[in-house]
Amino acid sequence: MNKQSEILEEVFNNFLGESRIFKNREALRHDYIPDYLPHREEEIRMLGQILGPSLRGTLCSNILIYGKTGTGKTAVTKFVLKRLAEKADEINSPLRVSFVNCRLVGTEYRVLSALCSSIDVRVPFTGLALGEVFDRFKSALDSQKIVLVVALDEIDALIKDRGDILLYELTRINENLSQSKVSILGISNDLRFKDMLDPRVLSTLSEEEIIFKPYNAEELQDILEQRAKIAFKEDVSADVAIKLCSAIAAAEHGDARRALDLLRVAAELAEREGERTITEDHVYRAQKRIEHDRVVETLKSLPMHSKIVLLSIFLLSKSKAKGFMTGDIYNVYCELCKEMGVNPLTQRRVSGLINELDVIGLVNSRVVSLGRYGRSKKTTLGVPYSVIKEALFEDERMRNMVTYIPRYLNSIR
DNA sequence: TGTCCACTGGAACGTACGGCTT
DNA sequence: AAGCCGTACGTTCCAGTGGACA
Repeated sequence: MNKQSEILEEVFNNFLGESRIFKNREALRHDYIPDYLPHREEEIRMLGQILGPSLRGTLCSNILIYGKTGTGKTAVTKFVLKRLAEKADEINSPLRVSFVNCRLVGTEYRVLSALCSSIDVRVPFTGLALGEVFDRFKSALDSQKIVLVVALDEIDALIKDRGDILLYELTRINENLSQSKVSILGISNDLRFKDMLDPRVLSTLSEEEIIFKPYNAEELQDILEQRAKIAFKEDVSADVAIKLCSAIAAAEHGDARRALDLLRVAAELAEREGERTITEDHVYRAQKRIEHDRVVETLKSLPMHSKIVLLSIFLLSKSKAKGFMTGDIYNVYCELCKEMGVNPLTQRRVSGLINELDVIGLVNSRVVSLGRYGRSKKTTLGVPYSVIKEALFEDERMRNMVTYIPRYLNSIR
């Protein structure tokens, strides 16, 4: 066996052999729901109290839950709903719960069809009018004589692109039901969500409100310690890493999800190196790694024109100028399109694409006024140059253009 | 003080698609 | 088969605008 085979042999054995670090890797994923949620006793009690009446078959108040990402909204809700369903089973109460993540599911239609399937109504993926699906939902519901608790996670995604028709209909559904009842529990991490809502919907929806505060560093540390106990083997030392992860996440938004991700990736790095101690260095590297992966992933899934727009901004960044106007970007974009044999989109559309890139954080753009010289968006790259370069290289068509020098650059000084 | 640039961003509309109902 | 439906992605049109400059 030669040297290289030996190396590989060792690497593979590291994976095959029992992990030196993990006992239960799942416990560090953010969708894992432990039996105990530290520092959320109050929220759990409140939610339980509000939902309680549904066990007796009475209608309970609709609830709106707020809080930033990683404050435990989803975990607490799932936790309480699970117990609620178990309790209902135990006492034979006609209670059903349904949990839908509106952003993941995507559209109003699919949210509704998810609700249908939760009460065993099968509807086609597409093709039906919304109203038709809603009618089926209603009549099935009424014939089943149940209390349905509907949790709509990331409810803001439903009204982002205007039209809260579904929410409006849902909040009035009880008026049309004689045998069954529906309670709605909305979860949002957008605090401005309320302003976007139709006032009639808002008043019905927010009969009760629960606000989830961000965790502070100590609370995050408790959460991580609890998860670490489940996830790591006894002889693994992670105290230093846990402290650092909590501090980093607390400084950002008190986001537990972020803290857990950091710890998990740091632990994986340590594991790969065959260590039993997770160090601060592992955490710092994890931080870089997560950011890097995020960029590469989002960039990879971008549609072609968005990539070309990003490439234009990338190429412009090569010239020393800081911040580019939409006009500049559009000119380079058109040049690239011509070079690649693609039909360019309109400037209006490209302007919209830049906004989308801004939202996902790949670029930063803000509207500025140059007085005499008009008013436009000033855009810069939002992530390191090298990361963009690497990610663009993954796309065959972009690869050849990464080194391209736009002629347009000569015309602007 | 008013003008006027270079856009922004809302709104309405067009087209294509997959897939239903009748 | 015809007629709808929701969704995604674009285009066209256009009123609106912050502030440097004449």
